[in-house]
Amino acid sequence: MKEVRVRIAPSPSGYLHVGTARTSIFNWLFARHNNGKFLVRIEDTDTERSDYSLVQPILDALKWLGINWDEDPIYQSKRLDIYRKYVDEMLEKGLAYRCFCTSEELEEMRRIAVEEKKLMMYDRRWRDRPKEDVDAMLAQGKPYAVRIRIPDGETTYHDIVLGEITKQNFELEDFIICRTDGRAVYNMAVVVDDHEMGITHVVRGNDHISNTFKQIHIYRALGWEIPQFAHIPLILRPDKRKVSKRLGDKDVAQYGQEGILPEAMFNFLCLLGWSSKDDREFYHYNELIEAFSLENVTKANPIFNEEKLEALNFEHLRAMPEHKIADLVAPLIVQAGYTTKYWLETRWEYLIKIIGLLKERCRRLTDYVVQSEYFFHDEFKYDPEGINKRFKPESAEHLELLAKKYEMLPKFDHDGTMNALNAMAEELNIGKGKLIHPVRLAVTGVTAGPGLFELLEVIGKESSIKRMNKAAEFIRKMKEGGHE
RNA sequence: GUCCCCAUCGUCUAGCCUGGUCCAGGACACCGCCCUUUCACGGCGGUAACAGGGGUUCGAAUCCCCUUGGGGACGCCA
Repeated sequence: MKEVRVRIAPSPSGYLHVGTARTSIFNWLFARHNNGKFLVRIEDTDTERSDYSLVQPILDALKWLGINWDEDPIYQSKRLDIYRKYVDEMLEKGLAYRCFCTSEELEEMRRIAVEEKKLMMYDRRWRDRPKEDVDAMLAQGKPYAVRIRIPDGETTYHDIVLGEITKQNFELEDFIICRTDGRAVYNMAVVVDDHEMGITHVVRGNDHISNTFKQIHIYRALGWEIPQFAHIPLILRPDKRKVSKRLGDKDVAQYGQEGILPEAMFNFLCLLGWSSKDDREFYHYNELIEAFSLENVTKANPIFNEEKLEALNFEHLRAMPEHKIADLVAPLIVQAGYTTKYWLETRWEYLIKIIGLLKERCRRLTDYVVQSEYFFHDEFKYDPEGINKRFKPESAEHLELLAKKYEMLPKFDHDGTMNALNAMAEELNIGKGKLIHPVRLAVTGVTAGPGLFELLEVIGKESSIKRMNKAAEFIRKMKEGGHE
């Protein structure tokens, strides 16, 4: 069997949005599953809109997702001569013809079409002109575009995901394959490249179905083998419009900035329009390569739901060893200004412990940052609501008393701190919650977080006691302030 | 408007091809309860869908037709 070769063809007119990312994922998975090749082609024939500074970010986003390619990316702008060669071939063989219509003429046709509420369709006015007319225009040096000669009849192809699709040829106009300035147009370039690159399967969004028929006509004209097509459903935004750069949809890499793991993004995007048919949803890369097939691609357009992405991210995060999370979180901690890189590197075990404590409550990498500040320094503010709820007048005394008991503790660990606190609650004949909550607020500044005693153990004796006394002082001042 | 595609819980989906095992299964979200010093995790339970109408058939989520709804394409853009 022929080696599978697929490609992704982004145009450098923006970043990589989730739609293109998902198309890349399906192509890549299909290639890897079949031990084939995955290629990248930059579609930059539109010189006005192409911006080369945007190529690298697109490639970087693919890499971030975990997608690699097997041959150097191909740039269409460097292949213009090749396209022209085939345009000429079609011209010579009479499969295409020169159209000398001016833009004004076309404008007029369009105007009339709109007026008559009809589809604008080129009227083929140059399709069968006598050779003398054409030669005369040529002799005058008149500019022309090249149009394909669409035959009569209908065209049917078998789509791997959609099945048989048929279109009447008369629904298609004799579309332009080469511009007045001699540059081939998108559909022409795509066919030539896919043919020359040996592409066996074209996997792309279903917004390309109409292009497929145009491209099939070019394949047939040139007598080339037609690849298999698979049109995958389009990812829709929550408002049901297709995702696009114009509508300001996020760059995939942006999700990385927001604490999403690439493997979670990959996993999630893969589930948008594909299912393994069992109830499984959580996959690592290799498992996806193993399980993926185009036959299981769904037909209906799915809506992108960030909540589910986050849930899946949580699962991936929890499946990840703590030292790996630490590698990813450390730079974010430094970036947040909590501490320095050096400080962290010399206290790596401490970081690992923090991650262990926070693991069950961080859905994104960024959650580790917002939830961990108090592990790195004492200068935090107390949550205002927490103050109201947990810092009672008597709490100052309690905190000081407990701090003293903690001072005496031979072993400042989970059990030690817990037993001391429980004992004190019993002595004072109060519920232990009356102590636990203020201590938590004193030590962390917030009311929610890991269990208090493992928290104390990790933060350590010195710092914990210091924070408790500081909070006691704070409460006293607050009380005085209240009396004035 | 024309053409093409699609149609199961709010969302992602399984089931549809090869009708009965489906008063439709899973996941996210939501709501309860349990666990618990908080927040989470976890456990248990719950609300929630075959778009509508016609056929075909003993029997239809599954097959056919129509309607409706949604999406996409209609460029000398890609």
